[in-house]
Amino acid sequence: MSPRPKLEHLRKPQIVAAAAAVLYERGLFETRIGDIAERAGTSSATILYYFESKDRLLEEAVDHADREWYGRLSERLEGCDGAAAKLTHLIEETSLGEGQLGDWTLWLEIWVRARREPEVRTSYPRLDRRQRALIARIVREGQQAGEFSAEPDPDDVALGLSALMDGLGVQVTLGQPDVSRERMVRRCLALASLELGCELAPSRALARAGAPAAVTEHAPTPSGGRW
Amino acid sequence: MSPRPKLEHLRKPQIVAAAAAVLYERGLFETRIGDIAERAGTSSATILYYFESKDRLLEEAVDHADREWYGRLSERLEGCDGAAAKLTHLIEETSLGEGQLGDWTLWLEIWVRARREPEVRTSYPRLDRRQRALIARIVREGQQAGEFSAEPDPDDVALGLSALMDGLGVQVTLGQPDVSRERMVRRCLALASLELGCELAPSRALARAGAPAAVTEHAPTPSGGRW
Amino acid sequence: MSPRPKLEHLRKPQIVAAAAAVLYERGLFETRIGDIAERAGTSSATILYYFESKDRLLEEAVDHADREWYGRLSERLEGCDGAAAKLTHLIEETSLGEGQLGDWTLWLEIWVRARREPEVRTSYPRLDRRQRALIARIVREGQQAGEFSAEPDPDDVALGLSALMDGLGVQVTLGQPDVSRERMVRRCLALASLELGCELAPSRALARAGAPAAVTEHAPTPSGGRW
Amino acid sequence: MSPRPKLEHLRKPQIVAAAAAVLYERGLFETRIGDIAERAGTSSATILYYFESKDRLLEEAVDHADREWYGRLSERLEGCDGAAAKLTHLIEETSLGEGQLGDWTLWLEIWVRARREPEVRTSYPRLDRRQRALIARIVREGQQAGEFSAEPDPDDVALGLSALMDGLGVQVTLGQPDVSRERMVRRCLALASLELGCELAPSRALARAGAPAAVTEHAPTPSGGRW
DNA sequence: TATGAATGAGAGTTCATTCAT
DNA sequence: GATGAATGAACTCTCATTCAT
Repeated sequence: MSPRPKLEHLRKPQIVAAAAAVLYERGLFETRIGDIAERAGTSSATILYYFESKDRLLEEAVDHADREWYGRLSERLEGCDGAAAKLTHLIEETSLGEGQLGDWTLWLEIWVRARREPEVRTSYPRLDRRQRALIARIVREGQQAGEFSAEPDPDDVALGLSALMDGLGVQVTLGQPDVSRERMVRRCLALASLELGCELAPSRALARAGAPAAVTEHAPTPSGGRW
Repeated sequence: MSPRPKLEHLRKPQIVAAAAAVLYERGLFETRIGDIAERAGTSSATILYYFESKDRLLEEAVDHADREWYGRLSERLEGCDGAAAKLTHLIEETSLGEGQLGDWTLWLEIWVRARREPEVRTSYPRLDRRQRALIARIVREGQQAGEFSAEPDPDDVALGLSALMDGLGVQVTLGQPDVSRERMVRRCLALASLELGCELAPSRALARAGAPAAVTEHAPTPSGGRW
Repeated sequence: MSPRPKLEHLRKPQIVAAAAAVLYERGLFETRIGDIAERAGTSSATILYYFESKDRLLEEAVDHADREWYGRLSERLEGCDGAAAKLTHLIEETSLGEGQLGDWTLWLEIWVRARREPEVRTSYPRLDRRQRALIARIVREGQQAGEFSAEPDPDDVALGLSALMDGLGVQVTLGQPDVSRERMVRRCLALASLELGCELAPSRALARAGAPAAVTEHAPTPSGGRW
Repeated sequence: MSPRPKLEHLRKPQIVAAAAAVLYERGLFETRIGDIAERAGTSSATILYYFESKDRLLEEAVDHADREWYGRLSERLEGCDGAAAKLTHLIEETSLGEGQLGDWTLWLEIWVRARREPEVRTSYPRLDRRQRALIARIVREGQQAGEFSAEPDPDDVALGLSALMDGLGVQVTLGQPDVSRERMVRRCLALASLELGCELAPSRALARAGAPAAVTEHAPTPSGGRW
């Protein structure tokens, strides 16, 4: 028996949560150990006592954030009836979800980290595939139930839809004015419908925000305009 | 007039190019003024003689990189016959292109910057829309020529395809093992074909890289596995 | 004959004047060659072409400022009848004078410079004594004319009055709230009257600004309050 | 509580004292954090661990120096009998005092700082008034005891004497050859005597340093010599 | 004569990390 | 187990000055 109780299982998660929160707010670039310490109500030295380095902590923080994201998504998908309903819901939650669902901020940070740091790069695919696996499972389920066309490969559909959501999610997160969350939902539902041969309709009324702004080229490029 | 000729129009682009190169290699996070100076064959002080701050320089470097990206793409699209050929080519160049085409590294950096810094956020949409405008123009051309279905809104198609390429491009850039460049091309062509009601085939033979690796979930989530 | 006309006699004074102005505005500590160059409408390199170093320039600037100060004072003293009138006027101009008369800002800078830099220290006394010599001359004149008591040594009177004005001038310049310019005049006239045995009255109506604020100790000192 | 004892109450004063010493030696203009660190036997980083910035440290250093000055003066005044003795002593100590008493170096720095930096300007009056309050108290005491003429306002006397000492102190500190410390004492005693209607004599023999150097004008001013 | 270009030296400040307790 | 103290290393940015023209 140790003279003092092990607090590691209590302290570590607190710190990780604090780190994830700071990461979200300030970004990888601007996150200091001191900021995390302050948020966790402790000191830099304590942080480094539990985690051997800043990098190790951030790694865990990113993993934590991802689990939370995925967990929250799974949670909200419960109680849907049928694959079509599930897929519709997944798209809507991912696009419109409150909090950090529907927010690609942390994914941007993760990607940047993964691009540069070999260790993160190794662990990244694990994170990313969760969503694709989830979609693929739903597609398979729908195909077996006859809701979806049996033709397309579920992993291909998952990859496409996941990538589409990433691409649109980035635009939404960056506040691109002509990419609203509602437009994102519509685009995702439309493409999924086409691929799965099944009409996926929004489960809730979406604000129609008028016709999307025409996309025009603002600044001509040096080599531009040739065709 | 001047006792020494103005070199600003010569030196500035040199430095910007050096900055863009270092930015690409080391990332926003790890780019030091000194690195840029070394690459440009000069000193930090000289860099700051031409640019008022590191941030201002990076801003220009990012703009420069974007222009180059877009310029190179436009260049390679010349000489295509018909909208279908153009769109196919655009997808292939964007996905397979050498150098920094087909590489989302810099876009990741730009997105992260845009997410955090109001000034970049303001100028970002201008960058991003170039690609969408380009695609929309091709779609419109194809619809008028009867190559493509007249039904879908060109801007919607452009948004979807652009986002899909972004999402897939990130995976490719991060080296996700089951997302090859060829798979990216096939997914993009497939979705574009569906939307435009027209079979877009790869213009060159694509390595078939075997069956894609099965996507499986590695780490169970706390709340996972429920459905 | 030189192919170009010598502009030194034109440019140098311009630069010195610019330097003195910047010195006054920003202070010795915060004056950069670049600031002076900007004010003079030229470049740092040009400044250093005319003056071998920053220090040499500041030396001249300080001298320039002093000449101007003294010159302006002398100018305003013209046309006074009698030593008493002259002395009264001198006190009033020094205390109430507009522009940099009545402003000890530059003197503070000069003193600090003189304290630290041997070269300035050597040239400083020359500056300072001008005022004392002026006062002493007036006193002597008054004593010879019988206006003033013959007893006190004119140089002593000059030293005292000059020091008193310096001490009070500093307080006024620093904005000490209970040391108004009017109070400064009254104190100086009172002491001069006492020493010279002659009633010196303000030549113009002075705002009486109520009774001076009682001087009280704000923060007790550790060792304070003992007697 | 703490695993390591708080040293702030020990280290901070050490650093402040080091800063004050360096400030005195090198001046505001030439004081580097590194100099202070070296004097305190530590590193720049440590200095900034205890003080948030160089400016904040200098602020405290200046305050420290002032307290010390005033404290030392108060200390030396103890044990004087009667207001006249006290005032005489105060003048003598201020003028002749060893160490930084009788040295206006730091006051010059403080004044310059106060002139430029709003924060110092706010806190300055508190410093300055200590001396005036001290003098005023002595004068009041002397008037009540009948030692001094009841007529003049004690605050006026204090202001005048304090300013006179400042003005003369500056000259002494700058090494003006015809302003000796003894001459300073005599001038102050003489003016105080006149105002208070009471003969204040030096308490110790003062070197009579010969006749003061004749004050003559060295450099004619542009507009000079007119009267 | 006059100045743009360029820079070396160094400033203050930040921060992850180490260590004694 | 936990943390205050302390710091080395590195960073961005400043600025007087030199030099080629």
